[in-house]
Amino acid sequence: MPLHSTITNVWLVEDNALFGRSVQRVVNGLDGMACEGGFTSAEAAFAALGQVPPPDIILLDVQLPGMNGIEALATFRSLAPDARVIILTVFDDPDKIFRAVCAGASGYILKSSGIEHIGQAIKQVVEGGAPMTPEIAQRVLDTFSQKESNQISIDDYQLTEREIDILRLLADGLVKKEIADRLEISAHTVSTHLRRVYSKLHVSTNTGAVAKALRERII
Amino acid sequence: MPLHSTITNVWLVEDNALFGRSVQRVVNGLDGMACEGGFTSAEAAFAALGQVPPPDIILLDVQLPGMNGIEALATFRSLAPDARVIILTVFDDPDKIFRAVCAGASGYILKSSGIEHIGQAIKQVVEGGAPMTPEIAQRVLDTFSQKESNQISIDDYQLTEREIDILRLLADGLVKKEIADRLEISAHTVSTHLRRVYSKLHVSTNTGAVAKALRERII
DNA sequence: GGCTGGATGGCACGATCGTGCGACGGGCAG
DNA sequence: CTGCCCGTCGCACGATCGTGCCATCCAGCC
Repeated sequence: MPLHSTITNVWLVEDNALFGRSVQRVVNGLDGMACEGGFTSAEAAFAALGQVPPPDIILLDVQLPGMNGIEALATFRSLAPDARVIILTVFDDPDKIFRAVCAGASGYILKSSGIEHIGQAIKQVVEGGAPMTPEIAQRVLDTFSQKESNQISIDDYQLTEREIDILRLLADGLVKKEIADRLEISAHTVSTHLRRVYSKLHVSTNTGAVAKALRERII
Repeated sequence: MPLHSTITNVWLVEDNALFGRSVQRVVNGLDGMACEGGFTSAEAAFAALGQVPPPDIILLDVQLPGMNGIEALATFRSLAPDARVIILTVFDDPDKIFRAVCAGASGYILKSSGIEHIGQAIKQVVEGGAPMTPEIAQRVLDTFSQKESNQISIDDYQLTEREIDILRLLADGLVKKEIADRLEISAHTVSTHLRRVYSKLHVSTNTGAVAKALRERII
């Protein structure tokens, strides 16, 4: 989606000065990114949040003096709700990372995976992704699938599959053009499908359709 | 982790014969893997499951003649519960893939990401991982973190009363002008409130705001 | 063969929306 | 007194949407 700013402002919270400087150098060398904050503790970053504009991305080490990274995550989330946090760690501890991710991390990078992957991960997060290794993904999925969420999906309105596809994407906040791109069809076609959805749901705006669909759990 | 067999038996369900043969060649060229089943429809694979030993891994195309890959997933899961399914698709449609993953897929590969990644993904799945792109991971996390823990939503976005009023009317299908009339204020004022709602909910359309509000039960 | 429904694509128009830029008064905390 | 938040109102611009009316293609059904 649209990047409200031309420069992605990255902060780094990392107590190892040597590694920290390397990361800063790498980030500053990337197109459209600037590492404007370097901190050696979570507390220092909290203090800074009250005084300067919040960053877009926070690279957060797990092992920190004082409050550790995972504890700090929740605080960052409330102090800078728009900032997305990427966990930075030396340990490939699925359980720890899993909890971090559940606490609101947008991804994580293993230090051992190489500094050059940091830029890639940041880009993925900026674009709405959540970079993580397959092991973490599996952990998340396991916990996820334990809570069976059976959809009731009452097919009373007789929407076609395609219409439901599009309605779903609409409810995800996409606009028609984006839906068209995603489904690799013309925006006109999306319009055609939507007008039928409107007619079947007896609404006349996309907002009304999404509201009705969500309330009646047909998507 | 489970090394009950020396050879990982892979099946491929893919209607594009050309691509299918390429994949089979690649898989058969990998150490400890054999592609012993190639099918051009889910139904054909179901039939085979009654006659030969089930595979360890099923590479499953989404776009298939007859039953599509996502529908087929559930059937595979009951016919061959030990087989792990990797979705194979040309489309990077997070929403669809997300539902596939929820339906029991162990991972997915974009065809566009290159045939050479298939072996890597299979290995990750055999080792208990769940390869997926950052976008899918994010979708999973979003849904996950909604169910987990938080019902703090109401306080968390810090919408003012007036903003909630307007959000509610929006979800009832009213357009801005109608909301303005109902509340006896100017349409400009409605716009001002809404732009703050968008910012607080991190969306950029009224549809996105309503969807988020309904899903997180803040209205 | 003909018919129907679903999915696709197109054009044009006015209506509606999102957003950047303001403004003002009232209330409340420091 | 001085901020700061909230609610109110305004304008202008481009982006997006809803809709009337159109066409083509394909699969399934009678």
